[in-house]
Amino acid sequence: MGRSPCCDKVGLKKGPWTPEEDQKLLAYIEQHGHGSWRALPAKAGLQRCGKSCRLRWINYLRPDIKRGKFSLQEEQTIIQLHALLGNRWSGIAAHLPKRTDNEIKNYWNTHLKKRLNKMGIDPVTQKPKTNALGSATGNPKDAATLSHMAQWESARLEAEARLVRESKFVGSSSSSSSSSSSSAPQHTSNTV
DNA sequence: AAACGGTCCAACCGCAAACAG
DNA sequence: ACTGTTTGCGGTTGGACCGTT
Repeated sequence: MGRSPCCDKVGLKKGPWTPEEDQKLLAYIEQHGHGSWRALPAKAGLQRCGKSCRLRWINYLRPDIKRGKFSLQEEQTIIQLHALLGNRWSGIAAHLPKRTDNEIKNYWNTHLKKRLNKMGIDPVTQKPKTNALGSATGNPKDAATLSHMAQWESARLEAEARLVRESKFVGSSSSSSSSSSSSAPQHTSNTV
């Protein structure tokens, strides 16, 4: 199998992109589309590997990207979908069309994970950590946590139902194989 | 004003799935 | 059916920036 040489090739640039490089990449894609990412750098006159170009385009240059702070709505969506999909960032990003998976991943790791931790919720399972459940402490914070949990749980179920509906739709429109129709095209099954 | 520590984000790395011959 | 190549994804890291001491 061998991995593609990609960035191992000598002479290829790494690190932050310059405005000139951005310009070249943008201009090329606007004119020709990205086509084969592997062939793109040479055609566009860039000393980068295709992988790097693809990443730069997807995460930064694409015109339909919304940058800046996440809204409350977006935040909630991410939390709900993360409960459903786990670390399937691309899947989550598919429900936030103007956000990239990288951005969502960063936001989760830097903001949401910590926040859930603070609230006594395990960010991985999104279930209350043991001592949060055993709120024998009588701490009002725990009550708040539980109430949040209830909210999330219902939101989670709702999102799950929606996903199932959507994937059925996708499955039926793209044909036959009913066994696989309940899963997303690339990421199989909702492993929760 | 400088040093230090923490936070955030862009970009890289390596793996696995998908695709093509 | 098999093998090699390309693409896409998730995890991780480096460094710039910002707040605190």
